[in-house]
Amino acid sequence: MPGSERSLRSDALRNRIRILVAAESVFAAKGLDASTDEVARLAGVGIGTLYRHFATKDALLDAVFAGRMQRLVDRADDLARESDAGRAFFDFFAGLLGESPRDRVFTDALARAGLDAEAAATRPDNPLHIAMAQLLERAQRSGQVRPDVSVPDLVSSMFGLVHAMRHAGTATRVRLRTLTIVVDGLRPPAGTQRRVKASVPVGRRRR
Amino acid sequence: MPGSERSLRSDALRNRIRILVAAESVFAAKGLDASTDEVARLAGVGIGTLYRHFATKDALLDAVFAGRMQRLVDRADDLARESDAGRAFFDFFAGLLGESPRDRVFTDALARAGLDAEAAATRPDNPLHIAMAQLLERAQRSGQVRPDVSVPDLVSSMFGLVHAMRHAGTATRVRLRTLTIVVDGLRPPAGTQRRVKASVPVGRRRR
Amino acid sequence: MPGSERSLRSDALRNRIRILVAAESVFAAKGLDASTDEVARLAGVGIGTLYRHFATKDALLDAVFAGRMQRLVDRADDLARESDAGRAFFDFFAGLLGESPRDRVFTDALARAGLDAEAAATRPDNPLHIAMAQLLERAQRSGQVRPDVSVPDLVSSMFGLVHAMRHAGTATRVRLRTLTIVVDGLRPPAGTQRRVKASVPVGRRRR
Amino acid sequence: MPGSERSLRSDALRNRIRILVAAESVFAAKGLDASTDEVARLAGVGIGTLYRHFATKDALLDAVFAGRMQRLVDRADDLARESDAGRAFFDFFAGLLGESPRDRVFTDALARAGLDAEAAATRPDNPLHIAMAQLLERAQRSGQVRPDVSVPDLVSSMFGLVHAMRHAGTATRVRLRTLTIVVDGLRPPAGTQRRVKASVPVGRRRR
DNA sequence: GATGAATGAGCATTCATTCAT
DNA sequence: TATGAATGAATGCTCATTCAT
Repeated sequence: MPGSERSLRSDALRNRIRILVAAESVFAAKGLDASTDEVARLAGVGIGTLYRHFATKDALLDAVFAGRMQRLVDRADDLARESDAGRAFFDFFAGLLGESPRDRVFTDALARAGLDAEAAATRPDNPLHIAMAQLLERAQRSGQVRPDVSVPDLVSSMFGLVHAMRHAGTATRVRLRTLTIVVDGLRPPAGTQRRVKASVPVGRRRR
Repeated sequence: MPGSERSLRSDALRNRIRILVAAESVFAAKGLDASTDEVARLAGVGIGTLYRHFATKDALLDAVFAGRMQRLVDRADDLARESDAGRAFFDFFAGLLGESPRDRVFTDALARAGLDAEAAATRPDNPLHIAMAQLLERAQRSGQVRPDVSVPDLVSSMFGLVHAMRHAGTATRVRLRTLTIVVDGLRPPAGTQRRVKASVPVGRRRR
Repeated sequence: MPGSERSLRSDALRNRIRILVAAESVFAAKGLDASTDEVARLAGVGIGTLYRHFATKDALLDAVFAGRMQRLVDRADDLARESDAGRAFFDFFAGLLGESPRDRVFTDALARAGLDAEAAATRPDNPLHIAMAQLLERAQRSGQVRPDVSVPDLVSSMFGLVHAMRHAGTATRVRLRTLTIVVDGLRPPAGTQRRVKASVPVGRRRR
Repeated sequence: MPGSERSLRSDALRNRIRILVAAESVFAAKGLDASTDEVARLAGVGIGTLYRHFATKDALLDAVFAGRMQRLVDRADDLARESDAGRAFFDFFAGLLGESPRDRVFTDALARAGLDAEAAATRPDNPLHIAMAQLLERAQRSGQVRPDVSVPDLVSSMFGLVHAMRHAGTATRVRLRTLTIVVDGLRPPAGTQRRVKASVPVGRRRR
């Protein structure tokens, strides 16, 4: 049962969350060079409190990034339960449309989450990699995604796409078409399309 | 006689160029946070001289970016003279493969060169826009590029692609496949492909 | 019944002692700049508890110093019971050889324990002063220590000697010879030596 | 000839000296923990200027220490030219009487100048060591200093003596007697004194 | 009494920019 | 015009001390 001793911790937890929320907002708006002071101010805590929770500005950034990545992984996992493998796969990419209207956190998170191609080779146990691998394999087996792409290619494309979204700003048309280009590029080339599809009984449920 | 005054000017010009070259090198190697002092040191001039030529670090960055963009525009213009419109178009994209293995100047240049989608709408006279428009139109008329993409879409894709290249690092396979995805995504969808191609004799006009 | 109240007190006392022990250890190892947090951690108490017992870091240091001084006074008192007055006196100094191979508490304790020459003049009731006075007087009466030194001179010499020991580090030879220099300097000058010795039967009084 | 270009340097040099003087004064008065800001303020320069001249607080301290040590070495070298070897040697020690009425710079300088006993063994080329070696050897040859002391012993004694001076404060009597104790301790033990003296013809000149 | 989370003044250091020479 | 010394606001981080639980 959460007694009196727990309440201290819940206060601390509340502060920790406020700091993380403030950090995401500040870093998104002003870039990663924004000062820790500003984060603390927005969070409504003293700078000492911020540093009690995160030993270093870098540690704070890592936490922010990790949170952002977790949300992405969660989405991938959710979509992995979708019956239509192709739809799940492309929905994942389409979701990026809404992710980053203007901020830098998401892109920098990807850049620092140990997701670069070299890290992918040495550390294939990254949660996002695993989640994307699942989406990719199923979609490839269903014949809706070209068979020659690997997870690192996907991550690289996603990374680029997210940056493109940032560049496109609020121009919805541009955002949409840029997504379309990548998505179509991921489809099997004409002539090879749907070769395997029939052999994989999917699509039992429609969401 | 133009002697002494001219020589001063040419000295100044030489310094300006040395500063720009040094700046590109330093910012590429160490990111945009590299100090102006370091740029001046590498250029072999005093920091005061740097600030005489560029009132602000930002002004220096803009100049560096502009130079980088100009090279890109030059390449686009060169390719515009190529007879095969599709080949010219895709070569332009393929050229990005080699552009930025590691440096940040190019990506940041694109990000700051007034090329974002909104700027494109209000300032359609950007040299890169014009150059890319030419490449795009010809390639679309030849049927080798899907007709529904506009220049801003292209710029956005290019921006994403360049970032993806940075993310892929030295993993050649990943770099290549990421490029392939975008390039294939720019091709006309199956069934509509090559419809117009025969009817457009390539390489008719010179700019 | 004294039960609950007594147990609180004994708990508090135990904590106080644990803090003092931890403080001596931490400050000796890392210097007086070591943080109070580290002391509390080593003592196994919360930082709040530390501050309940010692209102200020300075107060804690004073307590640590006082404890260290007390041990020195105890040694002096023990030696005062030795029959050979000269031996007792010089043993006291020789004991400093082993006191502080590396730590700073002892030297800083001496520096802050109100033992400087001016304090000695105004507060001659300092326990260490009293203890050393006894050792000195007896040794002087026995003719083994020059008659012109006073307790403040002795304290000053001791202070210097302890610092010299710290400076000498682990070089045993140097430590030993430095001690010898001071000890020989405290002996009566040649020609005056042993003048009074015979007339004073050592070890007459017990304190 | 010192032209206009040199004048810049002389300004800078003046600032450098002002910083050093201020630093010595501030650190002497408040200990080595005094802030660089305070040094800059006293020197009448901006904090940036201080850091232009000394890359680090530690570098500043080293410079202050080095200056202090140089003065000591100079005195030793001057005394080395004195005809009476014993007088020169003991004058050197007596000079310490005036060196450090209250400040910590001198003692800390000695502590950090690589003069500890271990460093002495590995780096016998320290200027102060060399200077003291000269004083010591001559004094020992003249029979006025006990033959069993080495330079490290001397440095250790000096270190202790300087600390003792700091402890003695303004009590002149105590300062004097503490010096006497060390000086007498450095003299040859009774009976061995002056043995070698006659065989060494010194004392030609009186200064 | 005990706890430890919160506080914020203070510190060393950096760097874009100015200005006297 | 070129130089580089000087400037000081800003930053990441520490730590003695307070106070709600």
